Amino acid sequence: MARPSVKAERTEEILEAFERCVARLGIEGTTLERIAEESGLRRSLLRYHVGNRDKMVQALADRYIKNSREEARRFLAAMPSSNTSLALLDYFFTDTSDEERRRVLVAQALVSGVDLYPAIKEQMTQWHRNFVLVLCQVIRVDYPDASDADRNEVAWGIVSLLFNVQLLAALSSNEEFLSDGRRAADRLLKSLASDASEKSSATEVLLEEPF
Amino acid sequence: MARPSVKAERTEEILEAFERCVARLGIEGTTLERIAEESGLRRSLLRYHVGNRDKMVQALADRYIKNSREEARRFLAAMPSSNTSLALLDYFFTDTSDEERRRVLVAQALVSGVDLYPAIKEQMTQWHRNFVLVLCQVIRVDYPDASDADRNEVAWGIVSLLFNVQLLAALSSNEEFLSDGRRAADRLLKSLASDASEKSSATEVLLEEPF
DNA sequence: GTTTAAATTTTCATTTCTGACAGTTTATTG
DNA sequence: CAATAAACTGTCAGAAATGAAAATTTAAAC
Repeated sequence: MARPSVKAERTEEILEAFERCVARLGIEGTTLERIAEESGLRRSLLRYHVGNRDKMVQALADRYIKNSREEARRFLAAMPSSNTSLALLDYFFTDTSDEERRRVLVAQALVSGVDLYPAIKEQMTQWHRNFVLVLCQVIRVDYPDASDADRNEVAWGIVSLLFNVQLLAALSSNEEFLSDGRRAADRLLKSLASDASEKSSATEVLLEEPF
Repeated sequence: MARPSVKAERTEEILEAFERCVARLGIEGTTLERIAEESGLRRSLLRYHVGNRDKMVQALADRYIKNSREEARRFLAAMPSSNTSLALLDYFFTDTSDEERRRVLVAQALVSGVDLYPAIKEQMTQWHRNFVLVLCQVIRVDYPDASDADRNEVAWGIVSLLFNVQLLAALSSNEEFLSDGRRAADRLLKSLASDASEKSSATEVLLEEPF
Protein backbone atom coordinates (compact mmCIF):
# COMPACT_ATOMS: atom_id res chain seq x y z
CA MET A 1 0.00 0.00 0.00
CA ALA A 2 2.77 2.35 -0.83
CA ARG A 3 5.25 3.27 -3.47
CA PRO A 4 6.92 0.31 -5.21
CA SER A 5 10.47 -0.36 -4.18
CA VAL A 6 13.29 0.33 -6.58
CA LYS A 7 15.97 -0.51 -4.09
CA ALA A 8 17.19 -3.48 -6.06
CA GLU A 9 17.56 -1.55 -9.30
CA ARG A 10 19.14 1.45 -7.63
CA THR A 11 21.55 -0.70 -5.73
CA GLU A 12 22.52 -2.31 -8.99
CA GLU A 13 23.03 1.04 -10.70
CA ILE A 14 25.07 2.33 -7.80
CA LEU A 15 27.35 -0.66 -7.56
CA GLU A 16 27.76 -0.77 -11.29
CA ALA A 17 28.94 2.82 -11.20
CA PHE A 18 31.17 2.00 -8.26
CA GLU A 19 32.79 -0.77 -10.24
CA ARG A 20 33.45 1.46 -13.20
CA CYS A 21 35.11 3.97 -10.92
CA VAL A 22 37.15 1.39 -9.07
CA ALA A 23 38.51 -0.07 -12.27
CA ARG A 24 39.79 3.34 -13.22
CA LEU A 25 40.69 4.95 -9.90
CA GLY A 26 41.04 2.15 -7.39
CA ILE A 27 38.95 1.85 -4.25
CA GLU A 28 40.54 4.71 -2.37
CA GLY A 29 40.64 6.86 -5.45
CA THR A 30 36.89 6.59 -5.72
CA THR A 31 34.87 9.03 -3.67
CA LEU A 32 31.18 8.65 -2.94
CA GLU A 33 30.62 11.90 -4.76
CA ARG A 34 32.31 10.44 -7.82
CA ILE A 35 30.11 7.40 -7.75
CA ALA A 36 27.07 9.60 -7.43
CA GLU A 37 28.09 11.52 -10.51
CA GLU A 38 28.88 8.34 -12.43
CA SER A 39 25.50 6.84 -11.57
CA GLY A 40 23.56 10.04 -12.05
CA LEU A 41 22.19 9.86 -8.53
CA ARG A 42 22.66 12.01 -5.47
CA ARG A 43 25.19 10.97 -2.94
CA SER A 44 22.50 10.77 -0.29
CA LEU A 45 20.85 8.05 -2.33
CA LEU A 46 23.93 5.90 -2.17
CA ARG A 47 23.67 6.11 1.53
CA TYR A 48 19.95 5.49 1.52
CA HIS A 49 20.06 2.43 -0.69
CA VAL A 50 23.39 0.88 0.18
CA GLY A 51 24.91 2.53 3.22
CA ASN A 52 28.08 4.27 4.23
CA ARG A 53 31.47 3.77 2.67
CA ASP A 54 32.21 0.51 4.41
CA LYS A 55 28.87 -0.90 3.44
CA MET A 56 29.43 0.22 -0.11
CA VAL A 57 32.73 -1.61 -0.36
CA GLN A 58 31.26 -4.67 1.23
CA ALA A 59 28.33 -4.57 -1.16
CA LEU A 60 30.69 -4.15 -4.07
CA ALA A 61 32.61 -7.23 -3.04
CA ASP A 62 29.41 -9.21 -2.54
CA ARG A 63 28.09 -8.23 -5.93
CA TYR A 64 31.42 -8.96 -7.52
CA ILE A 65 31.49 -12.46 -6.12
CA LYS A 66 27.95 -13.08 -7.22
CA ASN A 67 28.60 -11.87 -10.75
CA SER A 68 31.74 -13.96 -10.88
CA ARG A 69 29.68 -17.05 -10.32
CA GLU A 70 27.50 -16.23 -13.28
CA GLU A 71 30.50 -15.35 -15.35
CA ALA A 72 32.02 -18.68 -14.44
CA ARG A 73 28.90 -20.44 -15.65
CA ARG A 74 28.93 -18.54 -18.90
CA PHE A 75 32.57 -19.34 -19.29
CA LEU A 76 32.08 -23.03 -18.69
CA ALA A 77 29.10 -23.04 -20.98
CA ALA A 78 31.22 -21.47 -23.70
CA MET A 79 33.77 -24.27 -23.46
CA PRO A 80 33.64 -26.93 -26.14
CA SER A 81 33.76 -30.56 -25.15
CA SER A 82 37.27 -30.93 -26.49
CA ASN A 83 40.14 -28.64 -27.28
CA THR A 84 39.26 -26.48 -24.31
CA SER A 85 42.78 -25.10 -24.11
CA LEU A 86 42.34 -23.16 -27.27
CA ALA A 87 38.93 -21.95 -26.24
CA LEU A 88 40.32 -20.84 -22.92
CA LEU A 89 43.08 -18.85 -24.54
CA ASP A 90 40.62 -17.27 -26.92
CA TYR A 91 38.30 -16.40 -24.12
CA PHE A 92 40.84 -14.63 -21.96
CA PHE A 93 43.55 -13.49 -24.32
CA THR A 94 41.87 -12.56 -27.54
CA ASP A 95 39.77 -9.48 -28.15
CA THR A 96 39.08 -8.97 -24.51
CA SER A 97 36.21 -6.62 -23.92
CA ASP A 98 36.27 -3.57 -21.73
CA GLU A 99 34.02 -5.40 -19.31
CA GLU A 100 36.50 -8.23 -19.08
CA ARG A 101 39.24 -5.77 -18.34
CA ARG A 102 37.09 -4.12 -15.73
CA ARG A 103 36.33 -7.40 -14.07
CA VAL A 104 40.00 -8.13 -13.68
CA LEU A 105 40.96 -4.67 -12.52
CA VAL A 106 38.22 -4.63 -9.93
CA ALA A 107 39.38 -7.97 -8.63
CA GLN A 108 42.88 -6.60 -8.26
CA ALA A 109 41.60 -3.51 -6.52
CA LEU A 110 39.58 -5.60 -4.11
CA VAL A 111 42.49 -7.88 -3.35
CA SER A 112 44.73 -4.89 -2.82
CA GLY A 113 42.11 -3.45 -0.54
CA VAL A 114 41.91 -6.26 1.98
CA ASP A 115 44.24 -4.40 4.31
CA LEU A 116 41.89 -1.42 4.43
CA TYR A 117 38.72 -3.49 4.36
CA PRO A 118 39.46 -6.70 6.22
CA ALA A 119 35.85 -7.75 5.89
CA ILE A 120 36.38 -8.69 2.25
CA LYS A 121 39.53 -10.69 2.75
CA GLU A 122 37.86 -14.04 3.17
CA GLN A 123 35.66 -13.48 0.16
CA MET A 124 38.46 -12.55 -2.15
CA THR A 125 40.50 -15.51 -0.98
CA GLN A 126 37.62 -17.77 -1.88
CA TRP A 127 37.08 -15.97 -5.14
CA HIS A 128 40.63 -16.53 -6.26
CA ARG A 129 40.61 -20.13 -5.24
CA ASN A 130 37.42 -20.72 -7.16
CA PHE A 131 38.71 -18.96 -10.20
CA VAL A 132 41.71 -21.24 -10.25
CA LEU A 133 39.48 -24.24 -9.71
CA VAL A 134 37.29 -23.36 -12.65
CA LEU A 135 40.33 -23.13 -14.87
CA CYS A 136 41.52 -26.45 -13.53
CA GLN A 137 38.27 -28.04 -14.56
CA VAL A 138 38.57 -26.68 -18.04
CA ILE A 139 42.17 -27.71 -18.37
CA ARG A 140 41.30 -31.16 -17.22
CA VAL A 141 39.39 -31.87 -20.42
CA ASP A 142 42.47 -31.49 -22.56
CA TYR A 143 44.91 -32.82 -19.98
CA PRO A 144 43.12 -35.55 -18.08
CA ASP A 145 46.36 -37.35 -17.36
CA ALA A 146 48.07 -34.50 -15.60
CA SER A 147 47.95 -34.48 -11.83
CA ASP A 148 45.66 -32.12 -9.96
CA ALA A 149 48.67 -30.37 -8.56
CA ASP A 150 50.11 -29.78 -12.00
CA ARG A 151 46.88 -28.47 -13.40
CA ASN A 152 46.56 -26.24 -10.39
CA GLU A 153 49.97 -24.70 -10.96
CA VAL A 154 49.17 -24.03 -14.56
CA ALA A 155 45.77 -22.59 -13.77
CA TRP A 156 47.31 -20.39 -11.12
CA GLY A 157 49.84 -19.19 -13.63
CA ILE A 158 47.24 -18.42 -16.25
CA VAL A 159 45.31 -16.33 -13.77
CA SER A 160 48.50 -14.40 -13.12
CA LEU A 161 49.04 -13.79 -16.79
CA LEU A 162 45.48 -12.67 -17.19
CA PHE A 163 45.83 -10.25 -14.31
CA ASN A 164 49.00 -8.79 -15.67
CA VAL A 165 47.68 -8.38 -19.17
CA GLN A 166 44.87 -6.20 -17.92
CA LEU A 167 47.00 -4.33 -15.43
CA LEU A 168 49.53 -3.40 -18.07
CA ALA A 169 46.83 -2.39 -20.49
CA ALA A 170 47.00 0.93 -18.67
CA LEU A 171 50.44 1.45 -20.16
CA SER A 172 49.71 0.78 -23.79
CA SER A 173 46.86 -0.58 -25.80
CA ASN A 174 46.82 -4.07 -24.43
CA GLU A 175 46.99 -5.84 -27.78
CA GLU A 176 50.71 -6.13 -27.46
CA PHE A 177 50.49 -7.61 -23.98
CA LEU A 178 47.61 -9.84 -24.93
CA SER A 179 49.74 -11.79 -27.34
CA ASP A 180 52.57 -12.10 -24.82
CA GLY A 181 50.11 -13.28 -22.22
CA ARG A 182 48.46 -15.66 -24.57
CA ARG A 183 51.67 -17.23 -25.68
CA ALA A 184 52.93 -17.60 -22.14
CA ALA A 185 49.64 -19.20 -21.16
CA ASP A 186 49.99 -21.54 -24.07
CA ARG A 187 53.41 -22.54 -22.84
CA LEU A 188 52.02 -23.34 -19.44
CA LEU A 189 49.30 -25.48 -20.93
CA LYS A 190 51.69 -27.30 -23.21
CA SER A 191 53.91 -28.03 -20.26
CA LEU A 192 51.19 -30.32 -18.99
CA ALA A 193 51.67 -32.61 -21.93
CA SER A 194 55.27 -33.26 -20.94
CA ASP A 195 54.78 -34.38 -17.34
CA ALA A 196 51.73 -36.46 -18.15
CA SER A 197 52.02 -38.66 -15.15
CA GLU A 198 49.93 -41.81 -15.14
CA LYS A 199 46.48 -40.99 -13.88
CA SER A 200 42.91 -42.07 -14.28
CA SER A 201 42.14 -41.11 -17.84
CA ALA A 202 38.74 -39.92 -16.76
CA THR A 203 37.76 -37.48 -19.43
CA GLU A 204 34.32 -37.28 -17.93
CA VAL A 205 32.50 -34.05 -17.60
CA LEU A 206 33.51 -30.68 -16.40
CA LEU A 207 30.01 -29.75 -15.51
CA GLU A 208 30.26 -30.15 -11.79
CA GLU A 209 29.09 -26.76 -10.68
CA PRO A 210 31.91 -24.66 -9.33
CA PHE A 211 31.70 -22.44 -6.24
CA MET B 1 78.16 30.25 4.65
CA ALA B 2 75.00 28.81 5.97
CA ARG B 3 73.45 25.77 7.46
CA PRO B 4 74.36 22.48 5.72
CA SER B 5 71.67 21.02 3.54
CA VAL B 6 69.92 17.84 4.53
CA LYS B 7 67.54 17.96 1.62
CA ALA B 8 68.89 14.81 0.09
CA GLU B 9 68.53 12.77 3.28
CA ARG B 10 65.12 14.18 4.09
CA THR B 11 63.89 13.57 0.60
CA GLU B 12 65.07 10.03 0.92
CA GLU B 13 63.32 9.56 4.26
CA ILE B 14 60.14 11.05 2.93
CA LEU B 15 60.01 8.97 -0.21
CA GLU B 16 60.92 5.87 1.71
CA ALA B 17 57.95 6.48 3.97
CA PHE B 18 55.81 7.20 0.96
CA GLU B 19 56.76 3.88 -0.53
CA ARG B 20 55.92 2.00 2.62
CA CYS B 21 52.51 3.65 2.68
CA VAL B 22 51.84 3.04 -0.97
CA ALA B 23 52.65 -0.64 -0.69
CA ARG B 24 50.04 -0.94 2.01
CA LEU B 25 47.39 1.61 1.04
CA GLY B 26 47.91 2.38 -2.62
CA ILE B 27 48.69 5.83 -3.95
CA GLU B 28 45.27 7.33 -3.39
CA GLY B 29 44.96 5.65 -0.04
CA THR B 30 48.06 7.47 1.12
CA THR B 31 47.58 10.99 2.46
CA LEU B 32 50.38 13.45 2.96
CA GLU B 33 49.51 13.47 6.63
CA ARG B 34 50.01 9.72 6.71
CA ILE B 35 53.41 9.98 5.08
CA ALA B 36 54.39 12.66 7.57
CA GLU B 37 53.48 10.37 10.43
CA GLU B 38 55.28 7.41 8.85
CA SER B 39 58.42 9.44 8.34
CA GLY B 40 58.26 11.25 11.66
CA LEU B 41 58.34 14.62 9.97
CA ARG B 42 55.82 17.41 9.74
CA ARG B 43 53.68 17.58 6.69
CA SER B 44 55.02 21.03 5.92
CA LEU B 45 58.42 19.49 5.53
CA LEU B 46 57.23 17.14 2.84
CA ARG B 47 56.14 20.19 0.96
CA TYR B 48 59.34 22.04 1.70
CA HIS B 49 61.66 19.29 0.61
CA VAL B 50 59.73 17.58 -2.16
CA GLY B 51 56.69 19.60 -3.12
CA ASN B 52 52.96 19.17 -3.40
CA ARG B 53 51.15 15.94 -3.99
CA ASP B 54 51.87 15.74 -7.70
CA LYS B 55 55.53 16.41 -7.13
CA MET B 56 55.58 13.77 -4.45
CA VAL B 57 54.17 11.13 -6.76
CA GLN B 58 56.52 12.14 -9.51
CA ALA B 59 59.45 11.99 -7.13
CA LEU B 60 58.31 8.61 -5.93
CA ALA B 61 58.29 7.29 -9.46
CA ASP B 62 61.68 8.80 -10.20
CA ARG B 63 63.19 7.29 -7.12
CA TYR B 64 61.58 3.97 -7.85
CA ILE B 65 63.06 3.85 -11.32
CA LYS B 66 66.45 4.79 -10.00
CA ASN B 67 66.40 2.16 -7.31
CA SER B 68 65.22 -0.40 -9.82
CA ARG B 69 68.36 0.16 -11.81
CA GLU B 70 70.48 -0.58 -8.81
CA GLU B 71 68.38 -3.55 -7.92
CA ALA B 72 68.81 -4.83 -11.45
CA ARG B 73 72.56 -4.57 -11.09
CA ARG B 74 72.50 -6.42 -7.81
CA PHE B 75 70.31 -9.03 -9.38
CA LEU B 76 72.57 -9.52 -12.34
CA ALA B 77 75.59 -9.59 -10.08
CA ALA B 78 73.94 -12.31 -8.04
CA MET B 79 73.52 -14.48 -11.11
CA PRO B 80 75.96 -17.33 -11.57
CA SER B 81 77.58 -17.85 -14.93
CA SER B 82 75.55 -20.96 -15.57
CA ASN B 83 72.32 -22.42 -14.31
CA THR B 84 70.85 -18.97 -14.06
CA SER B 85 67.33 -20.32 -14.27
CA LEU B 86 67.56 -21.84 -10.86
CA ALA B 87 69.16 -18.73 -9.45
CA LEU B 88 66.40 -16.63 -10.94
CA LEU B 89 63.70 -18.76 -9.39
CA ASP B 90 65.44 -18.65 -6.06
CA TYR B 91 65.83 -14.93 -6.23
CA PHE B 92 62.22 -14.15 -6.94
CA PHE B 93 60.26 -17.08 -5.62
CA THR B 94 62.04 -18.26 -2.53
CA ASP B 95 62.09 -16.53 0.82
CA THR B 96 61.16 -13.21 -0.63
CA SER B 97 61.81 -10.35 1.73
CA ASP B 98 59.34 -7.70 2.77
CA GLU B 99 61.34 -5.22 0.75
CA GLU B 100 60.98 -7.36 -2.34
CA ARG B 101 57.26 -7.55 -1.78
CA ARG B 102 57.13 -3.82 -1.31
CA ARG B 103 59.02 -3.21 -4.50
CA VAL B 104 56.53 -5.22 -6.46
CA LEU B 105 53.47 -3.74 -4.81
CA VAL B 106 54.72 -0.21 -5.38
CA ALA B 107 55.31 -0.99 -9.03
CA GLN B 108 51.75 -2.23 -9.32
CA ALA B 109 50.42 0.84 -7.58
CA LEU B 110 52.38 3.10 -9.88
CA VAL B 111 51.20 1.28 -12.97
CA SER B 112 47.63 1.42 -11.73
CA GLY B 113 48.11 5.10 -11.11
CA VAL B 114 49.05 6.18 -14.60
CA ASP B 115 45.47 7.25 -15.26
CA LEU B 116 45.55 9.64 -12.34
CA TYR B 117 49.15 10.70 -12.84
CA PRO B 118 49.82 10.62 -16.57
CA ALA B 119 53.26 12.05 -16.01
CA ILE B 120 54.56 8.70 -14.80
CA LYS B 121 53.11 6.63 -17.61
CA GLU B 122 56.14 6.77 -19.84
CA GLN B 123 58.47 5.92 -16.99
CA MET B 124 56.52 2.91 -15.89
CA THR B 125 56.27 1.66 -19.43
CA GLN B 126 60.03 1.86 -19.70
CA TRP B 127 60.45 0.29 -16.32
CA HIS B 128 58.44 -2.75 -17.25
CA ARG B 129 60.15 -3.15 -20.56
CA ASN B 130 63.53 -3.01 -18.89
CA PHE B 131 62.53 -5.45 -16.22
CA VAL B 132 61.54 -7.92 -18.89
CA LEU B 133 64.76 -7.26 -20.76
CA VAL B 134 66.86 -7.96 -17.71
CA LEU B 135 65.14 -11.28 -17.23
CA CYS B 136 65.68 -12.03 -20.90
CA GLN B 137 69.39 -11.52 -20.49
CA VAL B 138 69.49 -13.88 -17.57
CA ILE B 139 67.43 -16.48 -19.32
CA ARG B 140 69.67 -16.27 -22.31
CA VAL B 141 72.52 -17.86 -20.40
CA ASP B 142 70.65 -21.09 -19.88
CA TYR B 143 68.71 -20.93 -23.13
CA PRO B 144 71.01 -19.38 -25.71
CA ASP B 145 69.32 -21.27 -28.52
CA ALA B 146 65.86 -19.94 -27.92
CA SER B 147 64.73 -17.03 -30.02
CA ASP B 148 64.56 -13.54 -28.59
CA ALA B 149 60.82 -13.59 -29.01
CA ASP B 150 60.49 -16.82 -27.07
CA ARG B 151 62.67 -15.62 -24.25
CA ASN B 152 60.68 -12.43 -24.16
CA GLU B 153 57.42 -14.27 -23.75
CA VAL B 154 58.81 -16.32 -20.96
CA ALA B 155 60.32 -13.34 -19.21
CA TRP B 156 57.07 -11.46 -19.55
CA GLY B 157 55.27 -14.39 -18.03
CA ILE B 158 57.65 -14.67 -15.13
CA VAL B 159 57.14 -11.00 -14.33
CA SER B 160 53.42 -11.67 -14.26
CA LEU B 161 53.84 -14.56 -11.88
CA LEU B 162 56.04 -12.48 -9.68
CA PHE B 163 53.50 -9.69 -9.60
CA ASN B 164 50.70 -12.02 -8.73
CA VAL B 165 52.59 -13.78 -6.00
CA GLN B 166 53.10 -10.53 -4.16
CA LEU B 167 49.63 -9.23 -4.84
CA LEU B 168 48.02 -12.35 -3.45
CA ALA B 169 50.28 -12.31 -0.44
CA ALA B 170 47.70 -9.93 0.98
CA LEU B 171 45.28 -12.84 1.13
CA SER B 172 47.37 -15.39 2.90
CA SER B 173 50.95 -15.79 3.93
CA ASN B 174 52.50 -15.87 0.53
CA GLU B 175 54.44 -19.07 1.05
CA GLU B 176 51.68 -21.04 -0.55
CA PHE B 177 51.57 -18.78 -3.57
CA LEU B 178 55.32 -18.62 -3.79
CA SER B 179 55.56 -22.28 -4.59
CA ASP B 180 52.77 -22.06 -7.15
CA GLY B 181 54.48 -19.10 -8.74
CA ARG B 182 57.83 -20.74 -8.71
CA ARG B 183 56.62 -23.91 -10.29
CA ALA B 184 54.74 -22.05 -12.97
CA ALA B 185 57.83 -19.99 -13.68
CA ASP B 186 59.80 -23.17 -13.91
CA ARG B 187 57.38 -24.48 -16.47
CA LEU B 188 57.80 -21.38 -18.56
CA LEU B 189 61.56 -21.69 -18.47
CA LYS B 190 61.51 -25.37 -19.30
CA SER B 191 59.27 -24.62 -22.25
CA LEU B 192 62.24 -22.88 -23.83
CA ALA B 193 64.09 -26.14 -24.05
CA SER B 194 61.39 -27.63 -26.25
CA ASP B 195 61.23 -25.00 -29.01
CA ALA B 196 64.99 -24.60 -29.17
CA SER B 197 64.99 -23.22 -32.64
CA GLU B 198 68.31 -23.04 -34.39
CA LYS B 199 70.10 -19.92 -33.36
CA SER B 200 73.52 -18.55 -32.80
CA SER B 201 74.76 -20.52 -29.83
CA ALA B 202 76.33 -17.39 -28.45
CA THR B 203 76.62 -18.10 -24.75
CA GLU B 204 78.63 -14.95 -24.35
CA VAL B 205 78.11 -12.64 -21.48
CA LEU B 206 75.07 -11.15 -19.92
CA LEU B 207 76.95 -8.25 -18.56
CA GLU B 208 75.84 -5.68 -21.05
CA GLU B 209 74.47 -3.06 -18.72
CA PRO B 210 70.72 -2.88 -18.82
CA PHE B 211 68.69 0.34 -18.85
C1' DG C 1 -8.68 12.23 -2.45
C1' DT C 2 -6.63 10.40 1.56
C1' DT C 3 -3.30 7.46 3.40
C1' DT C 4 1.03 5.36 3.45
C1' DA C 5 5.54 4.05 2.70
C1' DA C 6 9.24 4.46 -0.24
C1' DA C 7 12.17 7.53 -2.92
C1' DT C 8 14.34 11.70 -3.42
C1' DT C 9 15.98 16.29 -2.31
C1' DT C 10 18.05 19.52 0.75
C1' DT C 11 20.63 20.98 4.22
C1' DC C 12 23.85 20.97 7.99
C1' DA C 13 27.80 19.56 10.85
C1' DT C 14 32.12 17.45 11.13
C1' DT C 15 36.19 15.73 9.73
C1' DT C 16 40.00 15.27 6.78
C1' DC C 17 43.11 16.79 3.33
C1' DT C 18 45.68 20.12 1.00
C1' DG C 19 48.07 24.45 -0.23
C1' DA C 20 50.31 28.34 1.27
C1' DC C 21 53.10 31.13 3.90
C1' DA C 22 54.67 33.83 7.97
C1' DG C 23 57.54 33.30 11.55
C1' DT C 24 61.20 30.83 14.22
C1' DT C 25 65.14 28.11 15.05
C1' DT C 26 69.51 26.18 13.81
C1' DA C 27 74.06 25.54 12.09
C1' DT C 28 77.72 27.23 9.47
C1' DT C 29 81.01 31.04 7.67
C1' DG C 30 83.63 35.02 8.24
C1' DC D 1 79.17 37.41 17.55
C1' DA D 2 77.04 38.88 13.24
C1' DA D 3 75.38 37.45 8.96
C1' DT D 4 73.25 34.15 6.27
C1' DA D 5 70.83 30.50 4.37
C1' DA D 6 68.76 26.37 5.23
C1' DA D 7 65.67 23.66 8.16
C1' DC D 8 61.86 23.58 10.81
C1' DT D 9 57.28 25.02 13.26
C1' DG D 10 52.81 26.67 13.46
C1' DT D 11 48.79 28.26 11.70
C1' DC D 12 45.24 29.52 8.66
C1' DA D 13 41.96 29.24 4.85
C1' DG D 14 39.74 26.71 1.60
C1' DA D 15 38.38 22.53 -0.54
C1' DA D 16 36.74 18.00 -0.45
C1' DA D 17 34.73 14.09 1.63
C1' DT D 18 31.76 11.89 4.70
C1' DG D 19 27.93 11.13 7.98
C1' DA D 20 23.51 12.15 9.35
C1' DA D 21 18.92 13.40 9.19
C1' DA D 22 15.04 16.58 8.42
C1' DA D 23 11.99 18.00 4.78
C1' DT D 24 9.72 17.02 0.53
C1' DT D 25 8.02 14.53 -3.29
C1' DT D 26 6.16 10.53 -5.49
C1' DA D 27 3.42 6.49 -6.56
C1' DA D 28 0.70 3.04 -5.17
C1' DA D 29 -3.47 1.19 -2.16
C1' DC D 30 -7.67 2.03 -0.28
